[in-house]
Amino acid sequence: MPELPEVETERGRLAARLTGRRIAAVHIDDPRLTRPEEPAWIAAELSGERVAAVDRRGKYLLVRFEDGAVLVVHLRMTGGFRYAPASHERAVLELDDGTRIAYRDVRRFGTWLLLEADQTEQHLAVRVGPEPLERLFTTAFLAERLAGRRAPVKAAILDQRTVAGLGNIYADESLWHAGIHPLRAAGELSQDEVAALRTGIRRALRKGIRRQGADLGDGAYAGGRMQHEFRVYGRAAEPCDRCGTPIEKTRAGGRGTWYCPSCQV
DNA sequence: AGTCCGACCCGAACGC
DNA sequence: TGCGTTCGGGTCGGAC
Repeated sequence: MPELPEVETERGRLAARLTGRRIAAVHIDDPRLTRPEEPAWIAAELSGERVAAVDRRGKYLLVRFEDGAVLVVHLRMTGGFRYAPASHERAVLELDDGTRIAYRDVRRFGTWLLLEADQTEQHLAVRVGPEPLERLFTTAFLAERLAGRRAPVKAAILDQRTVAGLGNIYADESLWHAGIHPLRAAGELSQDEVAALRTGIRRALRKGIRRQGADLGDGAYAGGRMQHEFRVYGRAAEPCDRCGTPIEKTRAGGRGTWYCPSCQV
C-alpha cells in the first residue's frame, strides 16, 4: 500500500487541484524526501512553475510542469496528499489560487525526485514494465516475463518490470481471481493460466480503482472502499467467496500471502 | 542472471 | 499499567 488503485485515486484528486495552477511556494520539512538533493533547492526549483498535467506510471506520480521538469513522486508505504491540515506533514505546496496541499508520510519512505522529461523516461524505463490496464500488457509479454523462472509466481508479479503497480494486496487478489496458487513456480504456468493471470490482474485493479482504492484504517487513504471487498487479503480462516473453504495464510517472496487452498491450485 | 535478504521507518499489535 | 518486542510493506543494493 499504496498500489496502483490508491495511486490512481491520489492522481485524480491531485490533478483536479494542480492542473493549470502555478506553484506559489513550497515548504519541505524532511530532508529524506528529496535526498540526496537539498530540500531548499527542490523547493526553489518548483516555485513559480505552472503544472501542465499530473500523470501516473505504475506506482509513480508524475507532476509535469510547463517548462519540461517532472516531479517524480513515489508514495512508498504511507505517503499521500491531503487538502486539509494533517498529522505527519513532511511538505506543503501553496498554489497561486491560495490552495494548500500537504504531503504527509508517517513512515517517511516516500521520495520526491525532480527530473527533466527525458530523464524521467529513462528512470521509469528501467524500473517499470507495462501498464496492466493498457494494450502493451499482453499475455505474450507476461508469458515471456514468467518463462524459466523458478521463483513463486507471486514474487514474479510483484516485480514492477513484469507489470506496473501491483503490491502485496492486489497481487493476492489477482491470483485469487485467476485461480492460481501464489507459490506455484512462475515458469510452470500453462498458457491458459498466464492468460487467466493477466485477466485476474486487470480485474483486481479495475475493481480497486472503481472503489477509489483501499482504506486500511491508518488514515492514509481515506475514502477508499476496496478494503470491504477483498477476496483473500487479510482474511485468514474466513470462507472463500467462491467455494467456502477457509482462506489460508502463508509466505511468498517474504510477504504475508493469503489464498484459497481449494480454488487456487 | 536469477534469487534472497537486510536496510530504511514508525505505529500498531502483541507478550509479559 | 507500562514496558519491550515483533511485524509489515516498496524498493534498492549487496550477497549468494
